[in-house]
Amino acid sequence: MNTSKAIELLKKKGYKTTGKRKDILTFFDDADGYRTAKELIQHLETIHDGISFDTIYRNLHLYHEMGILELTELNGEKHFRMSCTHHHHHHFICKDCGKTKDIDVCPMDEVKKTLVNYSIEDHKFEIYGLCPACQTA
Amino acid sequence: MNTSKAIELLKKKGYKTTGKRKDILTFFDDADGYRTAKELIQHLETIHDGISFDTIYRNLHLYHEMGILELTELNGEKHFRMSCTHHHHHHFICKDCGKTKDIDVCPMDEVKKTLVNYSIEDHKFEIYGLCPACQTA
DNA sequence: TTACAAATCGGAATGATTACGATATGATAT
DNA sequence: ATATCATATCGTAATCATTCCGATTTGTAA
Repeated sequence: MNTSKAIELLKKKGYKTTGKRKDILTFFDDADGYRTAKELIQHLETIHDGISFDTIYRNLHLYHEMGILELTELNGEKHFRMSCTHHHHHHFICKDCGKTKDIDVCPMDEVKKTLVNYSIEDHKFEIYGLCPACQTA
Repeated sequence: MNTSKAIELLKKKGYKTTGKRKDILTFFDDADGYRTAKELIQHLETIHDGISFDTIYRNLHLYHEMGILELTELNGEKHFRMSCTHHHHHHFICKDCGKTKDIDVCPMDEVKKTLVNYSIEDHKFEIYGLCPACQTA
């Protein structure tokens, strides 16, 4: 997913493509990893006079529901990143910079065999640590 | 992990074994799944006149740091359960009742090969859905 | 360019968690 | 048993992320 695809999607679904909405998308497009609502607010405040919590959180939810953003909870805070729309995979997440590395291994096929009477709605497989760049820093 | 082992551990480390601490342990011992601070408070209020947030959260942190409790974040809330001290494994977690089922599959050995210059500190593999009992309810 | 639904604003409310000074209480030595 | 004292708890206020709401503004379609 990227900014222009997301804007197409907004238009197709009848949502308005406002300046703020575009700015939020380019923020995540540039981010290349997980970012918090707070980081987004700090960024938007540098280019807009006033920005409401309402605008931030409403659009984060909208984007998440539309599949534009992925969500994970770390340290009591929600973190968002641009959705990976190609093949199914998971992430290594750097605790310092939030950047991610794709992990192509997914054991769900094997796991499903052991959960015959369970209804599976979702799963999460994440690896946490420091990326090479943040280790030397 | 269970209540009596945890109490031993507390004594060995020089922590006091108070009534509240024991009650918290038996709550999780009986719970057989993930529980929130709120659920713990509600339980403790039925057997004690007044219970402070401070006591709840301080002990939850202590138990987590000591390896007595495991922690996961769901829906903006921290959830705790008795640690599984036997072999390494992961969990299916029921969204309704919080009960868990062990998942013995762990793909970390394979994953580590693809993260040669990364320092891995932790990983999470969880499956969410409804357990058989909660599906029929 | 007008009209109107949708989006945003500003700020108050909520819910989980943390912080803190005052008080109470296990554990140890007497 | 009792006194001592560090540790634990209390009660409540503060903090932090997030949600909510009435009033105002702004894309968009006609």
